[in-house]
Amino acid sequence: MKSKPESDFFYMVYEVVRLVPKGRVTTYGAIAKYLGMKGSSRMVGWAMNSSHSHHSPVPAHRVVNREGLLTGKNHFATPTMMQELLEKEGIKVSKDKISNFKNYFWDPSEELKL
DNA sequence: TAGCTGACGAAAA
DNA sequence: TTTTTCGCCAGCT
Repeated sequence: MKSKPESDFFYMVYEVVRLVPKGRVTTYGAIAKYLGMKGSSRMVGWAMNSSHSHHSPVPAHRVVNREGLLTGKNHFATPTMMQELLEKEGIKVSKDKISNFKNYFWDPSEELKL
């Protein structure tokens, strides 16, 4: 297996993010871990940054860091859009941080578990 | 071409 | 316990 379409690390990240159910959030580390590169949590965030290079919309607002902080909000159309989107899904966000983050946390390795 | 940055995370001190 | 440093890999200048 080499150079498979699914091999696209970024593409895989987008797929997982899209699989995140509405009203739930995941973390970069969880996605990285699910992809088998827990140590490369940074690449997951990079994938989001490069999401603009792809034609598929990626709900990056459902992806937050390990603390539940909307670290990537700054990369959205507006720094407040991310929080608005999360609140719209029923997630309480306070000071750019998700309340009861653990309650909303959605781990692909646990839910999608192959 | 080579080097730096970058939406994080975990381990070590 | 908290703070600091290193590691990850790919994209961009």
